Amino acid sequence: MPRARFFLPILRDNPKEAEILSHRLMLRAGMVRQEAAGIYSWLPLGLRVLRRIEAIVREEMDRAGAIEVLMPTLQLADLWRESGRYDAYGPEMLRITDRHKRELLYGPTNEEMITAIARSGVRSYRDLPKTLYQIQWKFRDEQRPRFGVMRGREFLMKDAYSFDVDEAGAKLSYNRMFVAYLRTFARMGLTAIPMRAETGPIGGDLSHEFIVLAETGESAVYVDRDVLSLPIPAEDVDYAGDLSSIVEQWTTLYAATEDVHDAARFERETPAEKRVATRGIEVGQVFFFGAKYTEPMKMLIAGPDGADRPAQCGSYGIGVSRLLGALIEASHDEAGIIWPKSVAPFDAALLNLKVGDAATDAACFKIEHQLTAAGVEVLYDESDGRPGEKFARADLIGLPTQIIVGPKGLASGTVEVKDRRTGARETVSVDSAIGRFAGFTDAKRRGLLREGRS
RNA sequence: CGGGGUAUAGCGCAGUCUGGUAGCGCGGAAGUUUUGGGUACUUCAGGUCGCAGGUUCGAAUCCUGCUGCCCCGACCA
Repeated sequence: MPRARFFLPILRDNPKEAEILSHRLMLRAGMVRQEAAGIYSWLPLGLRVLRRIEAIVREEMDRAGAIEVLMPTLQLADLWRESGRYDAYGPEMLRITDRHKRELLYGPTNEEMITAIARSGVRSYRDLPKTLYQIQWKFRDEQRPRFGVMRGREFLMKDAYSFDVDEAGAKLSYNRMFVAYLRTFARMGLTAIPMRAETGPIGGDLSHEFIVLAETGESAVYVDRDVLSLPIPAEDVDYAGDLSSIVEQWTTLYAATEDVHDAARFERETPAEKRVATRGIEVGQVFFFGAKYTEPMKMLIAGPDGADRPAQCGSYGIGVSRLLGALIEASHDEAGIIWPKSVAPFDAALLNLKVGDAATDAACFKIEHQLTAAGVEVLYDESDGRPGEKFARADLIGLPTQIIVGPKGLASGTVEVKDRRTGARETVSVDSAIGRFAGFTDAKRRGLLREGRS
């Protein structure tokens, strides 16, 4: 993609409203544009990352056996009256009236609607378990949105809901989502740690928040250092099998947010040299809540004994748009963003240092066309500017690989390949620069681009 | 929702106190120059000064009301 054809409104200066680093970088790199407090347009570069994150989330949900649906953003108030939440939810819920004076709301979450959907299609224990999910925009009218997409009012969320006959089954569904989350975040190059979370009135131990460690996180967290190096379940993990050992492994060592932090217990269970106190960004949560909605909404399941009982449910969220911010917080340097290969908006930046020079133009043309034909997504900077600007821009938007082509190198038949993460530069032939992407597309398609876990 | 700010060109700002018809830097366009880490210079374009009302011969500037946005706190995927 020639940069001139793309839409990439890069800002040279920091916008004043952007306080935290990820927000500044997103605005500077032309990824988003604020339209109102906590509401953003997604510009092409940001949208590409959003789509790649979605793709990973979708693949891992599907792998774990969840089934995708898509529910509307607008919901009828009456649906929420069934569960009693219409009046309970408060001013965070955006309420709308249509021309017929019908009361609607912009969904902040979808337990009611998914329960209504499941209720209409599931009658017997034979139909369960089922886990349904969607990736859809939500709206929560936060009193004070901030931190860019990390805490917007409108945000893209993956929300999954499991339905089981009994609590034992629900625990299995919970574990499947738990394991899928470990894989999902790891594939994005993130170390997201499941931490004990408040379970509210339901109680029990079946709620975890997945937290990415970052100094700029919203909440203080306390973890055992050893959690950071626990193994991620492999691609061929058996979701039909017993996953409890994996969950146990990840939930035994101490890891808690400030809300539930128990300092005495932390000191008792974790040796001083392994205690890490830092801050974190919540990127996902898994939660078992039993019959909280199925009971009032009468989603009753006939069991093997013929008796009806409410389905046992859990919900599982991932803040998809928030992940953009979390990824940048976790992976950047002074020059800009450093995208993990798995979510980068383009796979490589091609920098033509001297537009108009016949040899340079020809080499760039060849590289762009051969890589594009091989399925490697290339952003080609063929602008008529100084090399310094191109380097600065390429570093800012953070594509994993830069292919730098100029007359000096071409005089000896070489170009430079720079790794954005390590900064390592190699001088190689044009063909070799192209050749090093052999197998890349296949790895990308299969979701095998893993590096940069931070 | 309490408290505090702010609104002037695409972005960042000055001008407001003391009323006289808007300016700087960056960015953009044209050109000269330069050419491997944001080159220098010249010229040009670009603004209903957030909105509404008021005071005045005259309002970015003074007064009143409203709105947007930002920051701190409480709240939150």
